Amino acid sequence: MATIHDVAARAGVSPATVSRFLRGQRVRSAEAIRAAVDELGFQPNLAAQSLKSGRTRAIGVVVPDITNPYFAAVVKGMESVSRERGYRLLLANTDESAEREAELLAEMARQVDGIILAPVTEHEEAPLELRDSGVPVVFIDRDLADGESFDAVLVDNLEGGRKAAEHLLALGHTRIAMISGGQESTPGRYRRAGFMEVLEAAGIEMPPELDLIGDFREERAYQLTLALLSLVEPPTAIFTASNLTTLGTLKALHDMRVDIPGQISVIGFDDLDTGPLLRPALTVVDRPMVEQGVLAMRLLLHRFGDEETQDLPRRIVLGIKIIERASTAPPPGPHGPATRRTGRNR
Amino acid sequence: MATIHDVAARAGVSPATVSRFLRGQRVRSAEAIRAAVDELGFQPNLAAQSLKSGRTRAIGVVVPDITNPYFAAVVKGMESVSRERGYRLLLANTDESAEREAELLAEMARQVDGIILAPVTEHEEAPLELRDSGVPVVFIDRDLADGESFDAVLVDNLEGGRKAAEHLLALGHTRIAMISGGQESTPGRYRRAGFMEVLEAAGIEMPPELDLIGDFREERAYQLTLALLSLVEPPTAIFTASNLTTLGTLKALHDMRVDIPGQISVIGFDDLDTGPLLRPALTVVDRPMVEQGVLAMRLLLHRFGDEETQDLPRRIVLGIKIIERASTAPPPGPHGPATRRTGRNR
DNA sequence: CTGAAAGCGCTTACAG
DNA sequence: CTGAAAGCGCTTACAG
Repeated sequence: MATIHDVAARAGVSPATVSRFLRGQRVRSAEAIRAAVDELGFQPNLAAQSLKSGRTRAIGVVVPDITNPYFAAVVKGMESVSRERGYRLLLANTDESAEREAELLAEMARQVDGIILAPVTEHEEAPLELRDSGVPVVFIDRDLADGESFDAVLVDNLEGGRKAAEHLLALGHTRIAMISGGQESTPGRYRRAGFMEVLEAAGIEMPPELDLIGDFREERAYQLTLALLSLVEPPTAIFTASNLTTLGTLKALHDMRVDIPGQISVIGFDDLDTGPLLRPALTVVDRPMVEQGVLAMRLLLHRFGDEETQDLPRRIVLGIKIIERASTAPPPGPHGPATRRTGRNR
Repeated sequence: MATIHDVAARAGVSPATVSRFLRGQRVRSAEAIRAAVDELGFQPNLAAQSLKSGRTRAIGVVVPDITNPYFAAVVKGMESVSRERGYRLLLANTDESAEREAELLAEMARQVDGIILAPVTEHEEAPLELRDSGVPVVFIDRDLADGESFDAVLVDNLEGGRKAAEHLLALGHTRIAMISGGQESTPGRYRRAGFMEVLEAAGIEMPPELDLIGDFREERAYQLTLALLSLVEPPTAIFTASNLTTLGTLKALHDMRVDIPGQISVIGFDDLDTGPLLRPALTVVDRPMVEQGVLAMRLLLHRFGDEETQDLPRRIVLGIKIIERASTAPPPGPHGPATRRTGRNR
């Protein structure tokens, strides 16, 4: 591998001059150096650059599960921005383990210029230590309990929960269940809080047997849905608080041959690839995904002064919308499914 | 940040001794050094280590699209192995662009100890140059035209194509379409070749209007499916050669109100999260995903001597199986859908 | 087992 | 604008 010394020798200048040329400074022998670089196929040694400069040009990205389509999309957005700006992306998966997350962050602190993190819970020490060590951190999707002091890209989970509740109320449901995500995470709490808020304002209280706390995973949602079905009086609608939760619930309803939305309406949080293909097509609360990743990376680079964008807010909260498809409908009447159902369930 | 010198001073030894201790050699002052490391929270500077050793302890992973559930799963497998072994994972996305891929590989060659690559086409120069530069490369999912000389983890695409054809033949189909992936990629070619081979052996020729070449993406599959439907004599079965292809075809059939499998049977390649939830549930050719990633990473580390595993073959080809669900059934008879249909399409 | 020293490939104040 | 020199934080033959 050619070094800067080889280039210097060939171009008849000193290594310092080559270095200056490479950093974009004006030098007299620019042409000769350019030629030498090309002929030798010179590429700077990143380890040497980073040892000298103290900067790694690498960004750590820590997510709970890259196979979750939401995080895959977010990472895609991050990758496109980081590559464009000449940063490398170090990917790490925590498998929803706070312990692994803490280890990863401690390791990464020395190896990257900044970190984008979707924390497992909102009660964590690791990110605080990170901040103390001076590594910029941007949160995505999830926040810390005292999150106000960190940069973050989030969606309006509270509003998402509210809209789901409003949608079900408008259809006439009163016996409504929710399968929430873990309450120690921001999306888990806020989606539930928004949902409850609207129900309560409408004078509907959600009894404990309908207010179920899951973990954002499919298996638990499956089990909880079976529990809902075994109630003396099952709900007429379920709000599932994440894409995997929705899958678990749909599988349970499917296995138990429950008619959606004839017997039970379902509204999910996060669209699925196959959302429009399901029968009935799935009604969901939808949010930007790739865009969140793009913004998070830009926010982080902004901290380094590598992003020209002026006045990016330190916390970005994106809007959320409902996609009404066919899995929600008015509740069944006393003598069976509401007649409106057939019309909606094409 | 504490350096090895700080630790040495505190422990009353030389930096060389600290370095030896950290590398696992026996030293007299082990206890004092351990204490100093803990007290100072010392972590070695990777840039310095890598500058000195010439090794980066980083692996480059280059995939066409991280939001494709197949690649997300593969990357998850890779990440778990690399973290376990103390390697960092650098993720890059090519967006199916051979040009971007070439750039990425050239950059990475200097920055990583090895690369795992899902190449965009089988006719590429970049990986060959990589090999010349001495960086170990392992292919995953896709191969080069002269691939025999590279390590690789693949699935038996030929067999996958064959099994899909056998399944459709066994159901009685004779007018059968396939929407292939790009023929410049190994999976695109082999899946098609296996499929055609079995049809031909059965005396069925696939006319050009049923032998459609897509690009593994959803949009093109959607358009090609519409074309199939506009034929004077549409097929009674379609084999879609990838997960996204399947989505495009299902959406087209759905939009055109085609009854699956009453009018047309569909068998896909790669299962979908929602495969069992679709109505009808989707019949697919299924293959290991996370496991492919795990094996690819182990294969690569093996090249470094970092993986104890003995005798890992240089090329691993994993088996493939069919998951029979409800989207395939016998073709409709002259007077409408086959009667068997109702029974299968629960 | 241990330490002094050289060197990995860059960058950058310093002096010219 | 340019070059000589020091130094980023490690590792490792070399000598003891």
